Amino acid sequence: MDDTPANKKTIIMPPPRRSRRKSGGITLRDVAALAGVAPITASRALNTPSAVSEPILQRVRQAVEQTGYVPNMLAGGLASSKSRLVAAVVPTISGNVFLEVVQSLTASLAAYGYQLMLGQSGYENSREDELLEAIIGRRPDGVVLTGIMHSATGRQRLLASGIPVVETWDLTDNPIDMLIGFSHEEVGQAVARYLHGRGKRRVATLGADDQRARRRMQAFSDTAIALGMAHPGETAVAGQRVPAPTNVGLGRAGLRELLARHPDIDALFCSSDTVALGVLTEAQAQGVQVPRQLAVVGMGDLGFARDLYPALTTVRIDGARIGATAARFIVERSQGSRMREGVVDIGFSIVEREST
Amino acid sequence: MDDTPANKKTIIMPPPRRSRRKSGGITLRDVAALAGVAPITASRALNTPSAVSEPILQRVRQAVEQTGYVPNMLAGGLASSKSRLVAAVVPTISGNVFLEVVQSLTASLAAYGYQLMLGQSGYENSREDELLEAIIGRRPDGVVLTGIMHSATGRQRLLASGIPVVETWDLTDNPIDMLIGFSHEEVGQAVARYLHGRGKRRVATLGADDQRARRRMQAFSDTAIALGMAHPGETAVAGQRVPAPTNVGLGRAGLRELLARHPDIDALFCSSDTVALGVLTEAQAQGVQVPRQLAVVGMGDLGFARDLYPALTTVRIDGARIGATAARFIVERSQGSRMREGVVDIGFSIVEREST
DNA sequence: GTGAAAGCGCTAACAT
DNA sequence: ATGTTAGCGCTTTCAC
Repeated sequence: MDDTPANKKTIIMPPPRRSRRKSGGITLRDVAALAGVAPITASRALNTPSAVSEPILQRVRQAVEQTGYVPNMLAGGLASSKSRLVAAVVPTISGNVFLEVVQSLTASLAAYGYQLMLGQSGYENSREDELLEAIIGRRPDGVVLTGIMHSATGRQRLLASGIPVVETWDLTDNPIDMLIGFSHEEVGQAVARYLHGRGKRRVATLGADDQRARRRMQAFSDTAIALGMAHPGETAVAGQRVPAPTNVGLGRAGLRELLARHPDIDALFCSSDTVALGVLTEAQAQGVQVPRQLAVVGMGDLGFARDLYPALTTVRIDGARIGATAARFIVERSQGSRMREGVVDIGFSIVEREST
Repeated sequence: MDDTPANKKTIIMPPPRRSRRKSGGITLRDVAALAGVAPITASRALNTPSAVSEPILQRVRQAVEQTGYVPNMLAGGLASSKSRLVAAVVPTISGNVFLEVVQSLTASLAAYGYQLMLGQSGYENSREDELLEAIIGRRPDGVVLTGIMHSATGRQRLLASGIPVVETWDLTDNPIDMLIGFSHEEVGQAVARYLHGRGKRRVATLGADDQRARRRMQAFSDTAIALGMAHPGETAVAGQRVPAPTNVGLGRAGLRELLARHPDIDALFCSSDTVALGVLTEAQAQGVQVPRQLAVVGMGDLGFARDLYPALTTVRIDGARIGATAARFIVERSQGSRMREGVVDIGFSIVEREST
């Protein structure tokens, strides 16, 4: 088949190093040579098999097998301006709130043949610009942001880069590009109305000191006041702020403080299920009856919410759908579909369980 | 400075599109032209500033500022064989066990100027080979694996790729490359001895049906039997398996089953804190006193363990240290240090709290 | 259906 | 300290 003397059963092609810069790996060139075709033909056999004749396809595939060739996506991406990489930015991965999104994003992208690059911005937005530069430098085929990008320079850079962007977990009239989220104001209002309907009249909030949580709490408070659920004679709803990201301990401490200041509250809206778990735990430790004395509502419907005792009433956000939809939007966009309609309010639902 | 007519106050260099393939973005070439130097000099100004004179440094930096240039790391990586990308593979990100590692890995890498690519293999290892191919294709500067790579083809591919590998969360005499982990057998033994010391005599296990959890449970059982903690007349320790990844509901159901079959157990070793939370919850729901009637030990020392009621005794694994050490190993390796000693047993500790 | 040529944007190697 | 040259490994473009 070829004229080299040593071709009896060569499993691995020892790449003849001709220049000092070659990294030593097996390249498409080697595969093509082994298959007896031009590199571009080998490339077609791998990327657009339908454009190549059956016999050549076979030979190329066999050559790939024999050599253990793995395409260099850096080179491919550079040549084609398609990296098949998608970057995701979350405030933090611990805290569990964004886990479902990241999980489903990773899985959905993998199904399309894309990979996920993960970045954590922190809640402070300080590292966000820096992170953005690192992301854009990789020329990903898309960027998924948690929350709206508020920094003007960040918007600018993203816009200038031309990379498809999906903002998530919030709504805005002025998205950078695509948007998949829900209204935090509506969540707060809905929970207030729900608790009002359950007969609660002295409500309080316990929430993380981050932007979106504050907006939920504010809307909750406004609605509660409008419905006459604030403390008599007070113009504000009792509330306790804890630093983000939340954890169980902050929930326990938060409830202690809140009860010390307002022993008579009868319902509590927490900014996350994790905080709510802390509240349930502290309530149990103090002998506070839930829901009899105190109704508790969480946020997020994390995996454990349904299995607590009492089972936690919470606001369900379909993180899996956010992730899957974001993946689809980006893949479609990167594969040609120009400017599809990319704004979705995925809404939320209150999952009523035993804690109210 | 140059001879084009329109150079009064140009903020953005409109890239003169000379070929139809140019992606339209600003390149190092544009920056160099604006600064009046050769591309390689601009490259040096950005990557090794100490190798460039002060005035040129200034001009290049200004040109970067003016143009909004963001280096193309695909091109840089291709040219230098340094991608500044590190891939991490975890069974799943939900389940929280590996969160701390991923979190600290992301943060540590970012501090070094590296990014993390995240892949989920599932517990079945079915997608692992496929995932590995996608990873190797990106030519990352390192791969962090959760657990030991058992698939022979996987080992082969990784070895052949020459990419630095860190296996974590386990120990082996035969690592692919570097290793940061602890002994699951020792964990099981230590917990059995600990419970024996607390006077427990009828112990049981409740664990995920994954390889490492099974080994912890097995070692626990063997030690328990040796110490005379199995049920009288039985040769095995009572145990209940649940599918991985674990969750709170599985913990609750697991305890129900276990108590139905062995109502007299006095201590339970769980394969994760999440399962243990389910056990505590179910115990509370059934009125089983913890630790009086039943001592409970978790695994992982997740964030919430210390804040449960009763606070959970558990096995602490320093995930943050695993992540930070893995990041350091890989960065050092990729920056030259040849073959440093890269095997670390980070051990574990039993954190004694109220649940025992 | 297959191939030759010409880059993608950057940096290693070798000057000067 | 700065520049010239020649790729990195792949794909686009244009021919055949």
